[in-house]
Amino acid sequence: MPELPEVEVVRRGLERWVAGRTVAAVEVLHPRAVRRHLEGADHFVADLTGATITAAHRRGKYLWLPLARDGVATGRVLVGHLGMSGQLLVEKPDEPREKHLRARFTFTDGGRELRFVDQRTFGGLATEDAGEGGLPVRVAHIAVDPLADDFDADAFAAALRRRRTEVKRALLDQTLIGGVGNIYADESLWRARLHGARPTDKLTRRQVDDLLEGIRDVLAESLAQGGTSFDSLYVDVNGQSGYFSRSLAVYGQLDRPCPRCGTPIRRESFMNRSSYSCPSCQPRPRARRS
DNA sequence: AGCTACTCCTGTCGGC
DNA sequence: TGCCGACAGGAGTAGC
Repeated sequence: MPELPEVEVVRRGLERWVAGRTVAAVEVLHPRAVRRHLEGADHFVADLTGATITAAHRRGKYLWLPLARDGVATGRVLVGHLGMSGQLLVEKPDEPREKHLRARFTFTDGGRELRFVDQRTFGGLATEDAGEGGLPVRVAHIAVDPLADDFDADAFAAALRRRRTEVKRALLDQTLIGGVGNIYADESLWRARLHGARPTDKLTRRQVDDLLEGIRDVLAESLAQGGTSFDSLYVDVNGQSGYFSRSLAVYGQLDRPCPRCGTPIRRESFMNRSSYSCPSCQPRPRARRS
């Protein structure tokens, strides 16, 4: 559920509240939380106990925290993905346990603990070797996200137009562009006045540039407001919600007027989820001839 | 190889 | 009330 801005908000919280601290103990309360750690929960716990978290990184919707022992990097990293409903919370040890608490980390300084809470258990944690340039292997397939310094707009435009699929599918493909999910895909398509079913190989370079500008703007604006949250599921490490939901033009705005032209926003089913768009600004493409 | 559909979960909401 | 289906911000994977 959380997309790039929401995950970046969490990363900043981890950097501020967790980096530099040494893990005293780890408790895994639900096996699914570490299901992608193939060596098992005990190995996961042993890998982290006594390790110092040195930083907090993000690519797309993945987070990873490098580990050190005795001041020396171990070459291992803690990788996390929030999935649809995951939260990483920094809380006082005496706070009551959340209903969906899946793992908790205490620290040698006796201060606030780190909790992984995840209602739907689509998210997860694992440790692994830091790969090339410190990038974990399980994150390596994720494309550089559009807010990163090394994002290559020309390469993105070329790769997008090489695809033979619909533009919204492409935006949700994390190997093509990192960090965009259902909300920000719809919002950026609206900004670029494109219907999500437009074929990628028919987009002009100008349209791709408009789309990219829409993506960058909407992600940056959302991040500046602390991300989007409709309810208490999407929060920073202190449990606080962002405010960008007030600024959404189309997502979740069925029958409300398009902020640009006033036409009521429509909802369509797409890839088994909802897509919102303006029928006037974003006309559906004619069926592709095969 | 590239693309699509399915699947993993829990909770909430609206209709009957 | 309660039961049932639809839906929720993701992504790995099997299969075509």
